[in-house]
Amino acid sequence: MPDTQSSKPNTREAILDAAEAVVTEEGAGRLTIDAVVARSGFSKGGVLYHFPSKIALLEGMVARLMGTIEHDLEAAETAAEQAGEPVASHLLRVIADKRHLESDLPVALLAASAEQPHLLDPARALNQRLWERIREASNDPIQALILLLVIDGMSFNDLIKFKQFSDEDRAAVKARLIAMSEDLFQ
Amino acid sequence: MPDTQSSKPNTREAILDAAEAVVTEEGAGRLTIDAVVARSGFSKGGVLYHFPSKIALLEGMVARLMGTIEHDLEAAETAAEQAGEPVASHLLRVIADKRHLESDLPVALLAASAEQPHLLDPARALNQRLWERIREASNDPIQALILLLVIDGMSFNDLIKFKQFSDEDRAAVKARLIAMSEDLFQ
DNA sequence: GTCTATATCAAGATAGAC
DNA sequence: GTCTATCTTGATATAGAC
Repeated sequence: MPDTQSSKPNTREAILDAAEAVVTEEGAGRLTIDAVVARSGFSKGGVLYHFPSKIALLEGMVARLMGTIEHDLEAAETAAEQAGEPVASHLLRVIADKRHLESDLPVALLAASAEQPHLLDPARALNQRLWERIREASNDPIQALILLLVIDGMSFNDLIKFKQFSDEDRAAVKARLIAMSEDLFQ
Repeated sequence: MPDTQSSKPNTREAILDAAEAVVTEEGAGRLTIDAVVARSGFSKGGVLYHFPSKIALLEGMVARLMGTIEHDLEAAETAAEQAGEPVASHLLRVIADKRHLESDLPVALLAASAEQPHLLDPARALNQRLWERIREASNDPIQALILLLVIDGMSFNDLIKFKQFSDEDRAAVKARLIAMSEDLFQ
């Protein structure tokens, strides 16, 4: 997505900021264009100029979230290379990082995707690419997959507050995962 | 929930059937009272007599889904006892069973829970109870938790069509899980 | 690019007859 | 318990001025 309209891209960002604020502070169900308008300070017309529909707004939110995650992954990659450590385990660490899941933003996007299944396609693509990379870097693809699935299971449970984990459980699982990943990437 | 209004409980069920049909055939986003009205053949007033609000309807759907899952779990329990086998591994098998996740119903309820967080509480409670049981029956709680998390990860991915698994991957993971659960319940 | 004003509409919900 | 008819609201989107 080339941001060729370089005049004032900050309005777009401000609108996305407002949208995220609405979601995280008022809940996923309150994400309406009116709410974004109220919070951004812009008018309805102004908001709809940048995002002609609610779907466009949601797509913008997904795109920006994917961008930040991708950025983190690239940072982890260069860090791993500079440290001379296996890239895949650094990527795993980013995936396991709860930071991106701590807001209600992913929940909102998940909910919206029930109506607009295509909405999560960029996330699916990123996820798939990542999986391929880790799989190929491992010498035991099934073990790697299981590792990823444990992280997915934990993340999803956190996301929708399904299973509640104690800190002890978290730490113990993490330790077990590290043990499982020994010699997985060489 | 005592069904003391024994005159004609079938209308309720018919409405729930219609609601599920709407969700599975038209998608989660199309679940509106009007759609349920159209599909059930009842009038709006009739539907709203049984479920005074959309939330009430969703709660009814959750309750019924939990009921069927609970029923499956009890069946697995008695089957395990009669076969003299560990109950926990039979329960695990029910959890891993994709049957309940194959429709779009859980996706719809998940989406709705973004607006009504309490909606999934019965599911959370069932899930939690189940986890406690399996954990207590195991001689390695963390290993048991990891097992559950792999299943969760797989289920959630299937649910929202995130990672796509080949049949080979599925079979391989399953085999690995069975290996992991050896000697876990005695 | 941003604004105000307005059109449109779908959905949830109510009232009261039968 | 089920129906028809109607009310109300809140949200998406458009039109056109500035």
